[in-house]
Amino acid sequence: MEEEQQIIGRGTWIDKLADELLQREKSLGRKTDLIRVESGLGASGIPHIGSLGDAVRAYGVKLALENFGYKSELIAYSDDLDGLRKIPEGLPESLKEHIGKPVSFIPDPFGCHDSYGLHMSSILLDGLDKLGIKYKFQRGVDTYKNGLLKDQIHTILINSKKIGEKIAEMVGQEKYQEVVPYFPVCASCGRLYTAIAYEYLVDEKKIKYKCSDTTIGSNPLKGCGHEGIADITKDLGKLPWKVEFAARWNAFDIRFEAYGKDIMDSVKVNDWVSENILNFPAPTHVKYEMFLDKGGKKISKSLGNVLTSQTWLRYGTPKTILLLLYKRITGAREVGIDDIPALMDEYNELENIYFGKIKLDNETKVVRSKGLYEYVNLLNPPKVQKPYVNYRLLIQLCKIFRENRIPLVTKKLLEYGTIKESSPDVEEIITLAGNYADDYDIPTKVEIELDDISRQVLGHLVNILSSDQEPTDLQNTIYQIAKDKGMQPKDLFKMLYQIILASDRGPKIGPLIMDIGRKKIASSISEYL
RNA sequence: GGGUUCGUAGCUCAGCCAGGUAGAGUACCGGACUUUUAAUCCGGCUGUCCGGGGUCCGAAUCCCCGCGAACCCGCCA
Repeated sequence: MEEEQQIIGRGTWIDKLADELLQREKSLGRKTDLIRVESGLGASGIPHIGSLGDAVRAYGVKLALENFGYKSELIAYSDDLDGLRKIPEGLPESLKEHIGKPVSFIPDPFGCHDSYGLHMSSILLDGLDKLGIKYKFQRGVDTYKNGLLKDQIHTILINSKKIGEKIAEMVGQEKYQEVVPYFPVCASCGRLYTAIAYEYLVDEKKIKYKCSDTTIGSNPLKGCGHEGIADITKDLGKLPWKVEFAARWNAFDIRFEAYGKDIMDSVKVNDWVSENILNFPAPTHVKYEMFLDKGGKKISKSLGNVLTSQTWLRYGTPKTILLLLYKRITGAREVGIDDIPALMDEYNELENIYFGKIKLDNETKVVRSKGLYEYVNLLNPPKVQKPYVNYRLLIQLCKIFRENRIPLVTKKLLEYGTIKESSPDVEEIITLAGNYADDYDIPTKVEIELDDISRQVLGHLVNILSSDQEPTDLQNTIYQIAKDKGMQPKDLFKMLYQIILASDRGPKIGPLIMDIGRKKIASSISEYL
């Protein structure tokens, strides 16, 4: 092997991918004055954090291309002309009457956007905005309304027989041997999928269809019986996914698109259509695994309890999402809120490497860690390091201090010498860790059995704590009152920790009680008496 | 039926995608401190890197064959 390892760009998989893309474009001899990358975003259900991955990673490739000196642009394409196929869990049953209609023509059940589709894509775009991802938003509805794909649609339709056979051969789906690959929106009832296209009038560029009964998944969907003719250059209707990507790639001159393995077959077919029917070399691809929830099941866009970026950002910074998505692309991954503490601390570690606070003996690792840090900062890393406090430590402190949290936790951090002074950055992390502590480390009131002696001891303690006089040596006092009544101090301490922290263990009890407030503790104890 | 991913310390996992001394947290053991529980600090222990073969000076990492687990596709988009 070579003496020195060849490092491409900033040493991450993103650079390697961008390099491969450039090599390919060169060998194809295509113009590279503007390299467009695309990411798709579904608009049929609530977008989960994995849906951001498609756009975030494509944006990473765009950054890498720019880093290599090329102009690049990310198109975020919303599939909002797709029909609603089933009601996502947790959404109102009233949506049932809209099944089959394009999501852009269904009213927003939440009432805050112009349509169902726009509501869903807005959640995703909002997430991207919060991460600082820049993109050009392109709606499927506008694409078709404006006839941007009309040439590709025409070419695909006149080759529909050949395509239908190829699809059957490649992925075993036989329907396009019978059906023309175009879904008109029924002019009468406004539904896709029921309007079955059966003939393409080549000279007029029109599709003849009949709105008939069909099934979506296992659910039957009634057609209205309308017979119509749709103009592919302006009437509403769309290509099925098996050929639509290819049309888009060609029309928008897309050179890169990542995809999840669930649409692997569609991409395979589209690559073929792109190259062989549209005569447009398919974009460079990268395939990624789906994000799974902690049970190992796919996070489905159409299920309830979706882990959205908005939920994530309650507990973690935007950087943790970027880190999650940029650290690697391979591998099936289970992801959940409980990954946030590790990601918070991992980001800090990268920052320490970047600023030279941590030395690594492996030079390649240093370069790659710095590169990852730069991508997580969207190639615009800060000039100075922000103060940081270990997230897990903060969770512990936030569990103890639930009221008046920020000043009390800050005070403790100053005492520990963890920070030199309070700052908005530290306060932000305290808030995030506090949310985590409140939502995921919920103290359950422990049932404690108290015997007579325990009651006496605790009663005595309540009196001391409620007194206006500040106890001098609380730690010792507690120890003494237990001993006086013949109770094991050990048992008393355990009891107190259970009452205060819902735990068998905890920090030194005297200072802890003083920090939280002795009268507050007194009333907590009283509840058990 | 087709495909993808995963398998590393008792446990949870990182490291693998660009080969170079096998790691972290936790658990456990010991010590310091503590009139006490704990926290904290210091030190220590733990490996068939799923099995087998190949490439290589060198493999947890790359390739092939198995075994086990999970997921995706095989409606539709």
